[in-house]
Amino acid sequence: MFEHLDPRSPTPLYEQIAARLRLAVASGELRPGETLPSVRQLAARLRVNPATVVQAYRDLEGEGFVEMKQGAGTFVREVADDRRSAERTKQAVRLVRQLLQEAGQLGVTTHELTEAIRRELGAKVA
Amino acid sequence: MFEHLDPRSPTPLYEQIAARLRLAVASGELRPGETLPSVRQLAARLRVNPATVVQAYRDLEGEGFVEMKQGAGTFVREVADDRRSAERTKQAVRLVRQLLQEAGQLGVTTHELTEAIRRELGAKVA
DNA sequence: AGTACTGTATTACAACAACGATACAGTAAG
DNA sequence: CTTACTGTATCGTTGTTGTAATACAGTACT
Repeated sequence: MFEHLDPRSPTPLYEQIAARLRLAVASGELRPGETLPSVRQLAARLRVNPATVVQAYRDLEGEGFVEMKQGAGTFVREVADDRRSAERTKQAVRLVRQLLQEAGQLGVTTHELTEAIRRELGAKVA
Repeated sequence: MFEHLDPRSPTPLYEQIAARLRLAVASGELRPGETLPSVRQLAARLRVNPATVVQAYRDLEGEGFVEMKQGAGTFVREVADDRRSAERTKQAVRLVRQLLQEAGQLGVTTHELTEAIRRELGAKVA
């Protein structure tokens, strides 16, 4: 599950770890209630310091994906499907707003943007 | 033109400067051939170190917006309108791809994304 | 209780980014 | 050629971030 971790990537290790886990949780690959590997286990497997794994886990906790319980472990959060979906919608809106802001700073018009979206997403937008 | 520079913003000074100038060039507010304020002039006006302005100008140069000529000044690049437009299209595509990648990492589906786009952009996408 | 596991907190260190200071080098006009 | 302007290069300081080392504290199971 964690074969490819690149220490020389510009994106930090803890973020690489978090991204992988986040997707696993969001997609249901990791089911609610399931325990994640302990920070030490995962750290050993990735040949990385435990603190680095902790940072990844803490991020995920902040985002509501997991819950860390001292002495027990780190668990995938039990959340209703609709709340999970609502969260994804919220993220989507955030991403789109960010896109619009960056486009504005570059002088890219919304028309050029929608054109690009259409091209990249196929026929899904008109 | 540069009244509002926030030194305590998380976005660095040189980026604030670059963003403002980038928009001015992209929108045509600064015409091709026109000279930008000299690094010292602008630095003095913004109460900032010349090197900071240089960094902003260098970024813009890297993006093809301006050209720095030692001893002469910094000039808005002479580019045909269609090339300018092509450049914006390229940027748009880049932004959209980045959006898709980030969405993928968060487990946000393309459907949720297009919904968000529709909502944020008004009726422009379907 | 004891043991072996969990996460937590603190501290230190290395790398990097932002910003500034200062000296260098090219250009243009008197 | 001199002067007064341009951008360029180099370096140092400061703050932040990523990562690690180490010691601490809670939990679970025997």
